[in-house]
Amino acid sequence: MRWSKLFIPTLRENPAEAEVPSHQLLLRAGYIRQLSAGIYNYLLLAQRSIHKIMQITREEMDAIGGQEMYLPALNPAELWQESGRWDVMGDNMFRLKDRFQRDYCLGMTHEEVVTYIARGELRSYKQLPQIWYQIQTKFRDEPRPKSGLLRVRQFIMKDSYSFDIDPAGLDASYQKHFSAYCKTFDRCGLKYTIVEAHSGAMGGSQSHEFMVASEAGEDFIVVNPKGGYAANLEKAVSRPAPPASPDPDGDLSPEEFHTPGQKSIEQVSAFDGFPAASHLKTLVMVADEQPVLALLRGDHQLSETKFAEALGVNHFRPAHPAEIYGWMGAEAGSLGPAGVTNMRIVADKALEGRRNMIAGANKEDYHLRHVTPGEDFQAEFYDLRQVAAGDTDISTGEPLEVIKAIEVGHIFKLGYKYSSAMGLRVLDEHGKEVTPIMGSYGFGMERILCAAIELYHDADGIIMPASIAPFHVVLTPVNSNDAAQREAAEKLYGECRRLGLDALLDDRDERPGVKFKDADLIGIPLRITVGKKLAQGIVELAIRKGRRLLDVPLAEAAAKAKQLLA
RNA sequence: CGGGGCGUAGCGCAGCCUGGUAGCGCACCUGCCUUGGGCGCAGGGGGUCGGAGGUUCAAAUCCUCUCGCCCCGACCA
Repeated sequence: MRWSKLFIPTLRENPAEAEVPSHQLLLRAGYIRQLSAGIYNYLLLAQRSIHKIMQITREEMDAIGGQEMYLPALNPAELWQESGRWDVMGDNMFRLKDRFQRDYCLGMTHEEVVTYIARGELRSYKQLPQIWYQIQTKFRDEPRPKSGLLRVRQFIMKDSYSFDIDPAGLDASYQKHFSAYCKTFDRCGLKYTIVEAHSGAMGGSQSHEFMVASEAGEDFIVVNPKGGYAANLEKAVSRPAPPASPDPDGDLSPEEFHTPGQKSIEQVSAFDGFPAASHLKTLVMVADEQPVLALLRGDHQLSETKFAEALGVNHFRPAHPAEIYGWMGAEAGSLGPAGVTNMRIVADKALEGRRNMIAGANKEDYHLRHVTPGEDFQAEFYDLRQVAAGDTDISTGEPLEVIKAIEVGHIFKLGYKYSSAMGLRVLDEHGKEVTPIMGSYGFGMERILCAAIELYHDADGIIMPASIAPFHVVLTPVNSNDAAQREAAEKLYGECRRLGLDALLDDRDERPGVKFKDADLIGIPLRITVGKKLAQGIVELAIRKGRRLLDVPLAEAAAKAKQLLA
């Protein structure tokens, strides 16, 4: 394509609203423009990159027997009421009414739709397994769209669904997706970590996320850098670092001491001279309308996911100050478990075996020393603690790291949630009716694009992996008034295209600096500069990644470019 | 939904506190010039100051309401 005819609105300056690198660069490089919060126009460059990601996706999905479909974004409410998600999804789902006041929604995913199709048509185990996929626009009314294309309200997702006759079949479908995802992300040039994940509101058992380490990410993952363990922070387990100082020995009884104005663990710890780990953190939660006391070591954080899982509840919240006072007789800051009998008490396992700790006295401005779990209060012990840097691997004892990451893909075993709720049955080989088991696997096109940019950029712009770059190579005549340079660039352009490269001819009447800056900014992997060395039959091949320069004979330049891109 | 910030030319911003001519840089248009890293000179076009209401002789500026966007948190397949 000829640059002079294209709409590539690059910006010299960073738009003020953009914070993360991928957002700044997508705007500056003219890939996207915003329409509304979390809603973007994908201009030529973004569209071309996304098409390439889609193509790779199709190839890898087709390779595992996936069948591409196109399903409606506009869904009738009944479908979602059947699965129960009409209510579960709450405000995250875009809802609308048609002219007859019937309820509809814009699909967030398509479990309901594929299950609807399946139950109407699948009759026999002989038709299984099936893997159906779609690459389509999905809608989520995010409470806070942010970070450019990373968290948006409308996005393009590849979603696939598997139907198998039994769990062994699901294992196979899951494994196929696992490897197809690896191939897809590899081909898109991403560096990623696969972590065990929490399956969340989707239900189901096994689940993995594909995470790209990035400061722009919104998830935290726990990894053993030596390899092996990797998990989403929500689900990660670890051996906690030992308490900073040993517990006092002896069978001591709780003893009040005055702590005027000392509320937080940090304050109390500074006041009494014992490290945070020698204190008990006492949180009052309300889980399914019931008060629950959650206890942690002073330097630990509550994992909300683990807490909900341990209690088997869906909804919980911190108690309001008035509730706390009513139940505990004291305000947050002076709370402790000793003497509490009017609510369930759950304690993190790191507290098992500890002795003579410091806790609030449930009396303003007083704490208790020598509080011992199991003696001075009874509790149910669960893993409730969020893993922290400094903890160690449960199996190897090696130190773990907590890393911020972008979730680019998620696969999970759904189980029977939808097939069962929506009445999908087939006959097995004995003529008996059975419910197929399902899997669900998704990733977002935009997330891959963003993750690539987050991973690969420098002060000059994007360094796009060749496989998903909007163009492979740009032909840049240095002096647009020089007919020989123009002609040579034109000739190279034709040759590159004949070799199957996505070539861009920078035929704009611009100064060389402008052309170079733009090419760098939008991240074209290769640039062939036709300049003064043309007199010697030489052109220059500039490799965006690593900024290498090669002088090559004009006649060989296109072939060399193709070779470099392979 | 809680907290914070910002809406002035296409982009980045100043002006607002202390009311009185709407400004700067980049971009854009014309001409000349220049051609290996956002070149130079000259001329030029472009603004409901987010919107509504109010105070005032007079509002970008003060007051009230409202809409939008961004950031932090909550939330999140």
